[in-house]
Amino acid sequence: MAKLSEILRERGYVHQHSSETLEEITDGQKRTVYLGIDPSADSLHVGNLVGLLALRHFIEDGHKVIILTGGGTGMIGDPGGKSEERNLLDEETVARNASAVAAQIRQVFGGKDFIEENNAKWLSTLNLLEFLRDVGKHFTVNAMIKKDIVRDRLEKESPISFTEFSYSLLQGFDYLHLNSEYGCDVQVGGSDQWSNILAGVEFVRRKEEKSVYALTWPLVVNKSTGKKFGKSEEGAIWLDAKKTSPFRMYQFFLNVDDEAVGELLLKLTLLPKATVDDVVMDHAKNPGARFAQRKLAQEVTRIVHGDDALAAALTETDLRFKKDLTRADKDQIRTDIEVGMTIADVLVAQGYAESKSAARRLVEGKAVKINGTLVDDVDRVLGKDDVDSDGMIVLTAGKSQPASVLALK
RNA sequence: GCGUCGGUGGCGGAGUGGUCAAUCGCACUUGGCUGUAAACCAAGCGACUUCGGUCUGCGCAGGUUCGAAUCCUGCCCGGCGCACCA
Repeated sequence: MAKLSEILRERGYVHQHSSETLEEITDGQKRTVYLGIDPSADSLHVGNLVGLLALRHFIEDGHKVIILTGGGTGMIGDPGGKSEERNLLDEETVARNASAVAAQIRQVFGGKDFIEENNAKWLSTLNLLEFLRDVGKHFTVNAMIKKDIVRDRLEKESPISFTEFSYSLLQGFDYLHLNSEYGCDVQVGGSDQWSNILAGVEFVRRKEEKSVYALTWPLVVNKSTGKKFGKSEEGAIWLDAKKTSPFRMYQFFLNVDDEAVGELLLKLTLLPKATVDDVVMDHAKNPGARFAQRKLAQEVTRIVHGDDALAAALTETDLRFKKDLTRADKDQIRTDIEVGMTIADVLVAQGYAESKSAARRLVEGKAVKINGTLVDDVDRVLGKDDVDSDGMIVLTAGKSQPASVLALK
């Protein structure tokens, strides 16, 4: 079996590590690795998958993994990447989010065992004086204000509260706690977490005189827009099927550009490197077939939602973009609508437009078709005359949006 | 506490009494080209509308005015300087 260091490197999971060599962390003794997850939402999004899949390789190599939900720190907020002070979350929300997120991680880890922790457990009972004495003493403000994320805020004269400023101390304290409790000796994260993680490493070393490690992966960035991966036109692609349907997730990956698809296959799927290479080569022969994107979309949807949901997403993709739907096809995906709705109403009801004004714009932009014929009047009421020979109305609004099949009640 | 500068749409950032639903850039949506790509070109981008308009909007609340994002008062929030305290 390939060494973990090789796997991580060839898949692009390695950005920085605190040890001289990556091998020191990955290939020697079995480690206990921790990843902190921010519970600010009740679901992870596809951007979180990079780290989770990297960790899955650790698990499969025999290392232990701790997922630390930032129940305590989540109530505070990390200043990283945010130009504004964050809203604080209440305890109940954090707890609810944490349990939803843990369930998603279990799924992505494919049933492999890991330790779940929540730093609210030890942070919420922390005594201020003890904290200042035992933790605060080991951090210098001199070093803290040099951190990019802090310096930016200072330079832009954008406020940063003491609370946010203290974030890395708490993260360091977490590391110390997990080290003594579980012997945790590696902390991983996205490259934006590097300085926080490193602060923890140094803290544990000073405090306990123990060597612990830091390892980060590169953030996945959309090369054409320079934006963090995982955001789409309508916001994040969530792992929660209720927030983002498996169908939509599948569509999202199907639409990934050629530039990015190879990288994503390595980082977001478990396909062996050799297989990915083959897929990318096949794809290059005929990029129009979107072979690599199909593979990517399938693999990711399967990892997150399972085989059944993937099959359903494939069926739905097939039907909702198909040119000539059969009667049976239409029956499968049809939605019944009330008689008397205008086209604008239906566009809003089916989620193509957020408001009637938006629906109007779609129609004015020549985006809306009924049974393949361009619609020119939003206010028209849909009626018997719009029905095709199967008694259905096939509605499309924008070519990258799936079609809807409507039946009058 | 005193002084001073500032708070505008998802973000950045103009505007400083009427022509402002608010220049511009980014993001986003749609159309064209294509491969359900990218790049590029074009249009759109508060809501409602009988398509004439109407309503809501520039930190919050009042006021002045025929008319306010723009002026005044109070409040809230933030930056900077000074003072105070340690």
